[in-house]
Amino acid sequence: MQNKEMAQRVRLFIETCRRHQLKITPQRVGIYRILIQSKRHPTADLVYRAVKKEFPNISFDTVNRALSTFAEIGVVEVVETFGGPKRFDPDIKDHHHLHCMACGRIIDFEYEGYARLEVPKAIASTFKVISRRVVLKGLCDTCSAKQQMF
Amino acid sequence: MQNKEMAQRVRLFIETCRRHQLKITPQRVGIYRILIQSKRHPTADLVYRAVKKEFPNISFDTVNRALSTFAEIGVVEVVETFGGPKRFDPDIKDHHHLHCMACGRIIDFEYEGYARLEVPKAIASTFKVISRRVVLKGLCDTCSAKQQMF
DNA sequence: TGACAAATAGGAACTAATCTTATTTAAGAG
DNA sequence: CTCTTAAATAAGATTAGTTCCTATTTGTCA
Ligand SMILES: [Mn+2]
Ligand SMILES: [Mn+2]
Ligand SMILES: [Zn+2]
Ligand SMILES: [Zn+2]
Repeated sequence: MQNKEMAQRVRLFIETCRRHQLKITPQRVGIYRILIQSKRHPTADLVYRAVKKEFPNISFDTVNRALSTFAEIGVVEVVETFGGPKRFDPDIKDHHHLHCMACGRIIDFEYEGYARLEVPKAIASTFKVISRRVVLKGLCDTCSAKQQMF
Repeated sequence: MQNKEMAQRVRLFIETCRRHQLKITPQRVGIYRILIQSKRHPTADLVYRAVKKEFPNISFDTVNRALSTFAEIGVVEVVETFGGPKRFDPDIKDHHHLHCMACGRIIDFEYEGYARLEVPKAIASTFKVISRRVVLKGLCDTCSAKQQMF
């Protein structure tokens, strides 16, 4: 990510925190900066270990609570998983996910074909849809290559 | 569910167990019967509590291990969640899910409009897709009614 | 600069999932 | 039907993930 884009996202993040009367602490900013540089939908523990390099005394709880708070105010998202620890996504734009069932990677993709994933009328009338996503399960390139070998 | 359909599904389940050289134990059959009667994508603990009525000595571990085994041989599915305990789905036919963010309900729906949720070419060439699902997040009727009150 | 509510660090507590081991049992052979 | 054996079970211990508790620190605003 460009330095410039990064700064811009952090600025927006700080703005959103203020709107929600959240204090701008160095820990929160550090955590957010780590997260927006991540590409793998990391767990709280992974974020913790990364941010610990910059803040050696930070506690796991601070990281985990910050991530939950960020999800509440909508600057990050908790991603769908099939068990295991929660995973976080700094990309809150509409996009879709591939889940590799062998290595657990979650790969982003966008596709105009799904652009207006319409909600069936029968459902739209009883369920208030807030977000929509296509979740594909399967095997990533590396993992399906490994399987071929046997 | 009709008694007849139930019996048919259990028969199929037993057949699949045999194909995988799994022993047909009363516990496994009991667990499977409970699960196919469930409509709420239950957790292992919920299945445990229900099956305990029929098998008072059954252990949680037996239930949990059985459910994992069932998922491995493909007679049930682990459902996508946003944290919390694993939840299981006895319906392995293609279908989609609504997740209520307030009460946690997961509601099934089918929609021909998604029937051929095509996989973008760029992805199909690097990722081997095994299953596809639309996941909608939002509020169910009861929960959005509750919100209106404030 | 001072007051105060909010946030943090550190550890305890809790919940979910998995592992260990002694005992029981399903299933196939005879 | 009986015997043998590997697989499955029950019960409890252990581990992993998350949340809670409390004393201390810190960001914010007057
Ligand atoms: Mn993503
Ligand atoms: Mn379902
Ligand atoms: Zn993979
Ligand atoms: Zn609801």
